[in-house]
Amino acid sequence: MANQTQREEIEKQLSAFTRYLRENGLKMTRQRELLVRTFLDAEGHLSAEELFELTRRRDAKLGYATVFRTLKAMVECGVARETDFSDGRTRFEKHLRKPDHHHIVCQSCGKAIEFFSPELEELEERIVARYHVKPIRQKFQIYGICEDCQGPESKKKKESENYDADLIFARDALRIAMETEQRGVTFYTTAAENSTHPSTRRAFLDMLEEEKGHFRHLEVEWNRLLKENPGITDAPVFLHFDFDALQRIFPSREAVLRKIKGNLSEVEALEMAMDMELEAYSFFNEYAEKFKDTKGRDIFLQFAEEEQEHYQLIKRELDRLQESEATAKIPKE
Amino acid sequence: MANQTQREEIEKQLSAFTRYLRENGLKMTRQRELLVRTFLDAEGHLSAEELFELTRRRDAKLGYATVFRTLKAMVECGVARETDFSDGRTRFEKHLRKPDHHHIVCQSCGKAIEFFSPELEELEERIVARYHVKPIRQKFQIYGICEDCQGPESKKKKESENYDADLIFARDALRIAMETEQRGVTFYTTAAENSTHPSTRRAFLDMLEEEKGHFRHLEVEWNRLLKENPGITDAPVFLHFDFDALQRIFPSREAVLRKIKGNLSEVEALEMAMDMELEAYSFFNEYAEKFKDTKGRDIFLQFAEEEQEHYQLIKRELDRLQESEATAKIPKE
DNA sequence: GTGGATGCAAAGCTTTTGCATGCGG
DNA sequence: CCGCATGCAAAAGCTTTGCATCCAC
Repeated sequence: MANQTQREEIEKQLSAFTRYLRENGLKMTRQRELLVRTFLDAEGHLSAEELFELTRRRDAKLGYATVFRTLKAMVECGVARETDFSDGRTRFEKHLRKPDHHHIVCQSCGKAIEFFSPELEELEERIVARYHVKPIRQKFQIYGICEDCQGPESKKKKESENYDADLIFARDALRIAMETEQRGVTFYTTAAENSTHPSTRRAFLDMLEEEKGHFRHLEVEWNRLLKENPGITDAPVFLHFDFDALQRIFPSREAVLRKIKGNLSEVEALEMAMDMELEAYSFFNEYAEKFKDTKGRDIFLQFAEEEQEHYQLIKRELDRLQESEATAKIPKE
Repeated sequence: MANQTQREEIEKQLSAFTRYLRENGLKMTRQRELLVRTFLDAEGHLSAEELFELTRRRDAKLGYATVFRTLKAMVECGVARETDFSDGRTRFEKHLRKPDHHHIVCQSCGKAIEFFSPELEELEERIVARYHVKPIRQKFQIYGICEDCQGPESKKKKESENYDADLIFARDALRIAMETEQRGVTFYTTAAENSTHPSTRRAFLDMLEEEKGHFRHLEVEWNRLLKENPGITDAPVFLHFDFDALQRIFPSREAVLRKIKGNLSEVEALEMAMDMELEAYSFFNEYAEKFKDTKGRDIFLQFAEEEQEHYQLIKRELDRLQESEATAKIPKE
């Protein structure tokens, strides 16, 4: 099943490679195709030598130099990406629709864990701006000892299935979305509990239902994902998310609500909720942009949009309220 | 002037090297001393070849292999640190009391800008914990085009003087401290303005004076630093600081204060200020720990301590208040 | 048929190693 | 004096290049 999309992906990448060759007056050869196919079929981070060995099984006459020359072309056209694990050899990884990611390299077994962190992208942007440097590429590498190598007695996880990067991504994004909605639910529950004005309370309860609805919807998707891909929960986390960021958007406001209890006017309470939704909107919007042109970007943009809809809902409630106040005040018109 | 401390530093590093040799049954030789001295005298990030060339001027018979062997020892005993700018050769830099830092490498001129970012350290800690990896070392490298290389017409800054790393650090830390106090001043000004209870207002005004006093004190230090080291403002920023973190501690609370105006009870207002000071304390305390055993750590620990003193001041005011309320309520005792 | 591609071997790089000799503790 | 250190040269490991031949367009 994943094999099907994988095969499609290979053909797509291969045609990108062919196009690149044509556009540069270069030629497609049997060796080049074999190398690209072998590369895309293989797992992990290959060195030139590894790719040479693998491809040699399919063509015993293949030359070492051809591997290097082809890899160079593959990098240039974006089919492969260079990485460097400081072990004296350059490694190459597939350059799919995955966003720019980073690596944790195990110094014991040499394997690399990939991770993506939008915060790191953001940090890089800030640093680069500060020093007025035009960035080309960046890499963050953590060298250490991976879980499996730390203790041989530690539970050896069986090699988890190789899931599509998109699936892993969807899983991680869903988890983040659910976590966010969960916090929204908690916030509006508290807000409703602490509202003395019946109308504000109503508005908060409405929002609560909204969030709960979203949460249930995400839960359904989550369960579907798990059902269709049992064991996907065991695949390593790819998208590293800073849950503290959510903490800053929701619970700090929740604490404020708790503290001031019924002292908030209806309008002020709605404004606070609006603020929050707007902040959540900006957060996920900016977050999405970190993913450049990957599927992850779309997921988070959609998510941001939902937050904006919440914002609109509250705004409408606020407008309605202010209008009715206005008519109440100036009934002479 | 800086030459004096620099010379002292060299002797200190050299004796560390000698101690390392002795403790491992190795020998100090003329070549090794010459290499270490040359290395410590030189600027920037040297390759083995560059160190070889430099040292060869002082000893024409020096062998290439000795350079590599000595560099290995220097790295092992912590006098030098390996870096890798992906240009095919290993580079070495002095390992002074500077905290672990990262590099922006210019792909045009090859020069490297050093920067330190506690947020990055924190991010690393979180990522490593998430994947259950035992970290050994990490590196974050940004490749790009530096300001000077972007446009030849752009203002070419004359090679700024080489200041001691500690001085640069002090400058950056002072700037952060001043910025923090500045925000404290703004916060307490708003707080005082929006306090209806005269006693709370008094407490906030007292805190305001505290913060102002600190700020003036820092200003004096800042001016002294500038006077003693004219031109130090031109030296590149070393400590990258996230001013958003301050934003999260101060102005968000300020906005809340503004919004709820006089609705806050005396006790609640003081509690909010306490919260804030406590948060600032934790922030700088945790921040300090990122610097391991450098001078920067001490600077920020001291800073955290001051925040804690503020906390104590407010707490005392709160205790006094609650006690007087208690006596007012239960005068039968 | 022609210009780029291939395979082989040789060379280029940085870094390491072997070994006879030198010298520090 | 013992044993590590040095200098030289050779080798090792990864990558690139030169060149005669080959093959894709």
